[in-house]
Amino acid sequence: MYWSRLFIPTLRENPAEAEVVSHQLLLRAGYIRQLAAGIYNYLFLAQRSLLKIQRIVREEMDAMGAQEMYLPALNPAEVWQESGRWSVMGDNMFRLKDRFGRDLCLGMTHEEVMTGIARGELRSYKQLPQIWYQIQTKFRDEPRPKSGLLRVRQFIMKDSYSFDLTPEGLDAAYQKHHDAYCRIFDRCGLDYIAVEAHSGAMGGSQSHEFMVVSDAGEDFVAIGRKSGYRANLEKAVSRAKPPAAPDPEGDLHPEEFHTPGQKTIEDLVKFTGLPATSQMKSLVMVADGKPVLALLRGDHQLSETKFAGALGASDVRPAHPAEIVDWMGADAGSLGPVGISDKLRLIADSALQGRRNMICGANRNDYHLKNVTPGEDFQPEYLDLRQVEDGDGDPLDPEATLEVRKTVEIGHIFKLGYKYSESMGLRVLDEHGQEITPIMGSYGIGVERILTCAIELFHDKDGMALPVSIAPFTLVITPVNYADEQQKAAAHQLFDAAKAAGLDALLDDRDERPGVKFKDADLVGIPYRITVGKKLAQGIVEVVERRSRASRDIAIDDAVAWVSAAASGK
RNA sequence: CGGGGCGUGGCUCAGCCUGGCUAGAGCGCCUGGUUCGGGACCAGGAGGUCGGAGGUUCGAAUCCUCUCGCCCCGACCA
Repeated sequence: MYWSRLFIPTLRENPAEAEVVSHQLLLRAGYIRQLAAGIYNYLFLAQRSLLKIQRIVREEMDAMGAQEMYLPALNPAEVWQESGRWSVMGDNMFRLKDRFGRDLCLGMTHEEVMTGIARGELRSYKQLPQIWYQIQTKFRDEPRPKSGLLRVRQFIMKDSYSFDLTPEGLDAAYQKHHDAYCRIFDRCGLDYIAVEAHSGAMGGSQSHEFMVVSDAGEDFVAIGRKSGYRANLEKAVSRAKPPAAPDPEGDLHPEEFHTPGQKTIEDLVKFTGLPATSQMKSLVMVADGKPVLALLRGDHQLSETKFAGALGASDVRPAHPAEIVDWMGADAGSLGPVGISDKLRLIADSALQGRRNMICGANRNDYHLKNVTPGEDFQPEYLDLRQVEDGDGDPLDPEATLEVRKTVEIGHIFKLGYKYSESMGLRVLDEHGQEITPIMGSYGIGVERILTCAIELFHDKDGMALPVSIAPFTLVITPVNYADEQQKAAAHQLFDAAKAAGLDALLDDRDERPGVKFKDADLVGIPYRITVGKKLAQGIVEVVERRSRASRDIAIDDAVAWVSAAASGK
């Protein structure tokens, strides 16, 4: 294609609304324009790149035997009411009414519709297993769209659904997806990790998220570099860092002391001169309506997900100030576990087990206790409650530590179990003529997020440095001066050769100064550039690799072959 | 939903506090010319309901009220 004929509206300056790098570059390089918050026009370059990504996804899904379908984005309420998610989804779902007042919504995902198809058509065990997928636009009424294409209200998702007779069958489908996802992300040139994830409201037994480490992300993941440990922070476990100061020896008894105005752990550290690890943090929580006192080491944070999971509670919240006074007899800031076990259930994070003579609130405003020993002065249940922190011990390797990193989720695979097949009444007959409920899995990939993460991962001050597999073009041919007849002829010769070699090539035939053309090529992120310039007289052109900036002089007749080889090697 | 910020040519922004001429700059765009290896130069030119509505005033981009939109932090996030 000829650059002069294309619509590639590059910007010299960063638009003010963009904060994260991928957002800035997508706008500057002319890939996207915003239509509304979380809703974007995908212009020519973005569409080209997204189509390449979708093609890779499609090839790998087809290779594993999955069948592509195309399903309605507009769904009747009934389907979602049947699974119960019409109400569960709340404000996250776009809803509308048709002219007769019937409720409709825009699909956020397609478990219901897929299960509906299966229920209507699958009759016999002989038809299973099945894996069905779609690559389509999904809608989600995000409370806060942000970061360009990272969190949006309309996006393209590949999602697939597996139907199996047995849990073993589901395991196989799950594994197939795991492997296919690795191939997809490898082919897209991403550095990613697969982590164990919390199944969340989807239910189900097992789940992995595919994550790209990036500061633009929103999810935290704990990573053990040596051991290979990988887990979503909601699920991650660790060995706590050792206390910063040894516990006082001896069989001491709790002793009240006056602590006027000392409310936070930080206050107490200063006031007592003892580190946060010697303090005990007391959090009054309400789990399914019942009061619970959660105890943590002073430097640790409560993981509400773990807390809810440990108690088997579905609704968890911090207590209101009035409830705290009512139950504890003091305000937050002077709370502790001693003498209140008849009123609240006491649970303590496992890092407190075996500790002695610590400091905690006295349940009397402006007083604290010292010499409090868990297991002696109060009897808690020990559970894993704390959020893993960067630098905590790796649970798989006593020598190693964990890193906690921000990540972007690009894929998620779930063992759904029987949730949808059961609630929607999907059954087939087994070989004995008995009705049996198939077991399901669901598997998603965020298509735009692959592009976004690639940009986050591969960019420099001049622009994107996209992997060949997903770049909108593989090669740009840049005559320094297109008005020069020799250069023009040579550029066209190269362009024809590139086309003949099957390369996705672009000819920058614009009447622009070379600097402009170089800057634009760098910004847009085309992996290879052939510059036709002053050395043409010697039959030489220059080949530049965008990612490394490496450039080399090559005889004009060899240039395309060189790029071809280099590009296919990536 | 709570907190903060911002809306002025296509883009980045100044002007607003302290109201007063035809509302400015840089970049981009158009025309002509000179240029041509990392976002050129000269000359000329087009382009703006100052987000919207209402109000105060002789007079509003500027002050007041309401409203819409966008961005960021938090809450939320199969």
